[in-house]
Amino acid sequence: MMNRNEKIPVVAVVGPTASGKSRLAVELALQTDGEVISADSMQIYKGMNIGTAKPTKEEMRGVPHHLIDFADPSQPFSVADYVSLASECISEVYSRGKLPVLAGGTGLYIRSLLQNIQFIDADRDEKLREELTRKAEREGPQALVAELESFDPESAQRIDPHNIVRLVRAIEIYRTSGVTMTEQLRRSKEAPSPYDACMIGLDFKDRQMLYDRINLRVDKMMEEGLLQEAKEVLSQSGSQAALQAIGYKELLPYFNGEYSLEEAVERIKRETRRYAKRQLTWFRRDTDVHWVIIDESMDFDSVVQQAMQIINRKGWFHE
RNA sequence: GCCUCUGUAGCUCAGUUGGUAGAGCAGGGGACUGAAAAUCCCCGUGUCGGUGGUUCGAUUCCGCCCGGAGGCA
Repeated sequence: MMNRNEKIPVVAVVGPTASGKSRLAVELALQTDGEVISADSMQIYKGMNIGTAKPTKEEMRGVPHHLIDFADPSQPFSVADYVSLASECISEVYSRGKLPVLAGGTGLYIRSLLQNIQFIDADRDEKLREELTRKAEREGPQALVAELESFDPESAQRIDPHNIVRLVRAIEIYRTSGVTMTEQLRRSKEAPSPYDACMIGLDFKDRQMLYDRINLRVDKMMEEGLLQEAKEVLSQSGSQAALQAIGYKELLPYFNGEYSLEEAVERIKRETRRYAKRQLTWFRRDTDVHWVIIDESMDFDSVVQQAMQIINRKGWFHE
């Protein structure tokens, strides 16, 4: 493989959930002598297999997969952790002469990794988060805006005044590190990216096509035993990840007798549809994504063909 | 066959004492730097079932017709 500009070549397959990213990534890896590196914030967790649509051994078709199935659902995990692990992983794969093929739907992870965002030392502070969240509940989020304004007016201006999670984080980063969010943002962009990325986006001509696939996949997950899996994961103490993950968090109220299984399944489908829409919003913003738009007449092979054409334009494999 | 109720946004429904209408859900768009499958913001014109009539003006009142629900035979 060529490396004419000293940057590491990386293929990145992005798109909404259920669009066929994993399958395409495996096929591309097979054709380019690559290995798959996941960029999915939920497939990292052990025990959450069916609900996160984690690729099975058969689906991997012998291609090595990285950053899947290694974290404990009760342990906190952050973008910073991801970028650190993934960049190390890419270097390692590349040093063995293999092409790194990123595949995943977590836009924040992909962007942070490919833009080589630098994170300063400012870890989460559970106690502070709780305290600030309580304050927002008691006095309203304006109280947090006011507090933030006292040391970082720029962030106070930028962050939506209703978005408590972001306000809390902006305050937390300053309180734990002494660096304001605004300053962190500036510093995060200082290191140039070591990657030459080829981003391939998957989308559908008709939105309904995507939604049909999502609805179908949720039904299939139920057949494959999502109920049992969710029961197990949710019973583990402090399974933070499952409480946030679609397919698990909607089943909890069902287990508690708050609504029917049918209702739970409908909610999983609806939340997945909304999530897919948010993913599209994220990737549409990235101008360097090359889209493959799938319609009824296209089979998997033609999707692969188009993707390969996009990769070949990079000129990585010449000479 | 007769009587009663009903037909308003994709769905469930509200409403206009006659001046062409609005909620929830679904859906669409956007933001995103350490929770990200999380979190947050914005977006409601539809032959008010059809057709005649009364009226300056009808989705609203009246007649007929066509759907739907219930009741009596």
